[in-house]
Amino acid sequence: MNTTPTDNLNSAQKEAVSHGKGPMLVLAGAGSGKTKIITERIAHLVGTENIAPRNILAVTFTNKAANEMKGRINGLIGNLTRSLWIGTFHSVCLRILKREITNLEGFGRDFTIYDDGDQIKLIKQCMAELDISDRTLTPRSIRSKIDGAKNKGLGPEDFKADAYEETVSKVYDLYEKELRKANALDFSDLLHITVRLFNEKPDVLKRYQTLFQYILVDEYQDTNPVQYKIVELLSKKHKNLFVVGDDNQSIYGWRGADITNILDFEKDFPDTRIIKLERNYRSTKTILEASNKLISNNKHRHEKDLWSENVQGDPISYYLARNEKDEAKYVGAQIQLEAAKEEFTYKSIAIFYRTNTQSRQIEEELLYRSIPYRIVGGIGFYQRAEVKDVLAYLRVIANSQDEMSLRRIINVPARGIGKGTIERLEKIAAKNGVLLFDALGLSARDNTIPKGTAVKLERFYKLITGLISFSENNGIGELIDRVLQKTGYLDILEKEPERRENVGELFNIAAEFEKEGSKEDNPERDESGTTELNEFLDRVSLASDLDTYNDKTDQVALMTLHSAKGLEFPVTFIIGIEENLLPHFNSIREGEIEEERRLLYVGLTRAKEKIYLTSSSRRLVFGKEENPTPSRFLLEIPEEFITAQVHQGDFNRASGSRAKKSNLPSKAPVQQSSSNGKSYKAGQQIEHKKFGLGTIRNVEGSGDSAKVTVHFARYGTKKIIASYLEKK
DNA sequence: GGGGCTAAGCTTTTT
DNA sequence: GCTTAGCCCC
Repeated sequence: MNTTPTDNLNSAQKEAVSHGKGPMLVLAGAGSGKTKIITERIAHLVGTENIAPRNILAVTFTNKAANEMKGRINGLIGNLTRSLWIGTFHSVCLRILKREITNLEGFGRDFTIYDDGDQIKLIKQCMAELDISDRTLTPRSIRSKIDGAKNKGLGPEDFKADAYEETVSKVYDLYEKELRKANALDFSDLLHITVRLFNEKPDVLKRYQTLFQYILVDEYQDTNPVQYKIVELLSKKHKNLFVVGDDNQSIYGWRGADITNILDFEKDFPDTRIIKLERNYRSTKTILEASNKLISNNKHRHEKDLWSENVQGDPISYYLARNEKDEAKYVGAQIQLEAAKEEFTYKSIAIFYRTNTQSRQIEEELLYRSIPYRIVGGIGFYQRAEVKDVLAYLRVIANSQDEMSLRRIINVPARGIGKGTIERLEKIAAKNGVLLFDALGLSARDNTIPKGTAVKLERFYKLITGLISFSENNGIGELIDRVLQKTGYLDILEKEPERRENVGELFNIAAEFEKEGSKEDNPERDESGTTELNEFLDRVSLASDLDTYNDKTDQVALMTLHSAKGLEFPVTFIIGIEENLLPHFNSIREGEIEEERRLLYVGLTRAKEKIYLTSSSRRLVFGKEENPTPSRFLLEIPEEFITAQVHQGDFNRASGSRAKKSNLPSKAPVQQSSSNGKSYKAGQQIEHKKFGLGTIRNVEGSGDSAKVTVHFARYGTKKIIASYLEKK
């Protein structure tokens, strides 16, 4: 424990790790040892400065990062790690709220956490109740308004500028009331209510200010205003705030992240020391130089240039595919080539894309070639209907106020309680001033309910209350078993093996959780007085598919560029480098090109040795054929770092997806034959003095006088005489 | 009340 | 092209 682990650090890293008191901003470029800095610093604080682990708070961006960090720190300081506060903003706030939320009026301790889906459903319900059927106001758009407001600490009363805002305000207001009634918090509430707690209860704030002597924040560039507020409040007493980030990797602006948090850090926190980590240990020189050039097109950033002493490495490969199928084929073929090499295995390879839908074609191809793969993120395990159903039962058992979950399961499996009956139940609840769940118990004595239906309701009510008492004396695994049997859900699963497997997996997760909980005495549960079931549901609510990703099994990893942040792979593919996809259509429209550029930057800098980029000349968007052009970002990567290969062949013929080698920046394809060595074919990359790089769509005639239809990345489609074109 | 069909909307990214 | 929500018929 007393080992000084600074031997393997460079001087800038050492300076950061052993920084004393006061605020510090570490601008850590990609691959510069960011995680290492934080883990070593925590070990340093505990081991050398003798700070008690419980007085250290470390905030990460994902649960996975938190777990990884715990693992690494554990290797340095052993089981002292257990009492550190490490987690995402959401999980740390949850932990605080579990202990303290009862200090706020109207909040109960065993609250349920509503995820995105629950949120949308509740908003819809509120809109229906308020009779809002405006086409321009979708539940989604209202959700983003509400989330945005909570991220900035605004309430319903802050929307009154115009009629539109008035409507948002009404929905927001009712939505909040419904949440309180259900004893539920949404994702944003976890942060928002924590700030409210700190503002309204100074003594509570003071306790945590005193507790957290040292605060460390990873991925600081992606913090939003509430998160900033939390950090600001908590660090006010000791002022030992240590943040690490890279403004070039800020990619969560759409979720309210404010890049000025990192750009203005030294203004916000006086006497800040700044350290730049610019030496990259991950990538080849080629990859770094290409990435540097790309990102230098952004205006809003700290000046920072990564350098490396690694080898120059291979050029980046670019392939222009004929269509998505061809793109996938190319990726599959290259993976087989790479994986055949001695130095690489499947797990050293990753495929990144901008949108989740892009994984489909790739999946098909990998299946066809029997290449093992794993999709990280996307429609996750916890999103599956059967998993949500079982969890909804558990949630109702843990918190019978949770109306959203009750509505979900009241007729699953079908037990004759339909829409009409639920409406009558609502009336009973309103009339008696009780919750929907309690109305179930009153239904037998209510004359608005037909006798037969009342029996069904009574039976369901008894079922749940029976399960509630069962849960008091039994573990979660047993409870899940019991739920499946007593509710008849097992019969649904009988016929669907895939669903059965998923529920089985949930059972395993519960068993694992119980084992973990019993292994160590659990101080947290005692302090907050929560139950094991509640704790399990909390954990599950914050869990994401990304967390379970590990690189132990030999599989190719598929994920979005967003999910790729923080990871590294020897070989990476980034597909769909096209206008309207990367940069994405919506971002172009909203003028958020810089964030899109950072997204590609994140993707490029994940690679250690080899990068493959692809774009396609055809793509199905919403089931319609589009002819995308290569991304403008491609032109920002200097030609010297790229070897391009363009699919050659008839665009209209389905077969024969042969590809010929060519050099995008320099040489003409060898195979071409023409009087002057200049013949053109659809699909080819060319360059025009004024319009820049483009792709040939169509050729009429031959030789220099041919009329060529070209699609340019920046100027759209033009018809041009061949002699004005340069073959690339 | 339940099940099956059609139409509309959808996809940016996630704690 | 795929999924969900709402409608209609049994």
